[in-house]
Amino acid sequence: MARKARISAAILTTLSESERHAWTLEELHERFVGRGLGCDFSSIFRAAEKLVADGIVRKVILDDGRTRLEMVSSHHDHLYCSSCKEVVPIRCVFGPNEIVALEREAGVVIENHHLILNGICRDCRTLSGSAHR
Amino acid sequence: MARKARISAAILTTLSESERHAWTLEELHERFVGRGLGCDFSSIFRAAEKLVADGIVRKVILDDGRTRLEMVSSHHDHLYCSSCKEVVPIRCVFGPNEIVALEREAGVVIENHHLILNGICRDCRTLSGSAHR
DNA sequence: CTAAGTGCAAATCATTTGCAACCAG
DNA sequence: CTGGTTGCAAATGATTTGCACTTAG
Repeated sequence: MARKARISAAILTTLSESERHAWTLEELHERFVGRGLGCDFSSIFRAAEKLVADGIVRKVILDDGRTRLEMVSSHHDHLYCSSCKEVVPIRCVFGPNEIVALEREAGVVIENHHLILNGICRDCRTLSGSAHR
Repeated sequence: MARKARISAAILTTLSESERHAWTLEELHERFVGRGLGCDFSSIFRAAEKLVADGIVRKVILDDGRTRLEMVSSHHDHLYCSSCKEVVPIRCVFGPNEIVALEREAGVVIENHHLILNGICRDCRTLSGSAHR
């Protein structure tokens, strides 16, 4: 590369080291600006596109229709917490067996899947008092 | 009501009687205009909002980020065909048992879920020659 | 008459692109 | 130099809203 890709680096750092699991571009932008790393939204957009193309980062689309980014790692699904609005990774319960069974039943070919859960995350559930089970 | 809601009626007719399962507002608009039922896009938008609020119709957001409408009926999931771009309903394989198990495992509360499948629908698979199983 | 339904135009929100400036190799 | 990276402005695409008009009840 012919110039240090500081924005790409900032995105990767944020995605992999922050408390939040999945970030919208807007959230990333706010964070960077808030931390003095001024940058344009479009630069974040382009850096993100590149990271996605390079297979380092993945786009996630949940029920609010906005695009979020997360690190590509083992496949997992997502819980969108209606209380704190955070996206929490959830172990994927859909193994090859279930996939094949569903393919046969429906007569389709499944290339990939994504289970979106809407509910309350562990933290919010605990805070709300209804406590641990 | 103080006036016949012809657009709402047209939407319901289309959603429940057409070959396609889930419709974007744009697709509905094109269909209506194509059939001489001229109407404004915003009217479709508002009629749709109303139908959703009334619990008659549901919004579905798949990985292309656009909003689609479908009739509210028994819960089911969706396969988005990468070949013909149609949305096909798939029986939900997530029963109460699986939900509860997942809630316990992750310590969360699941209010609802939506499994999005990306792949090839039955028709396209058949057409492509690779045939039935 | 009255309010829901509609059309039209314009605002909004998120995303995407054109283009010139910039800079490490 | 050179090409990847960035900023700025503007285009795009989908969705949403303001407002006036229309019409069934």
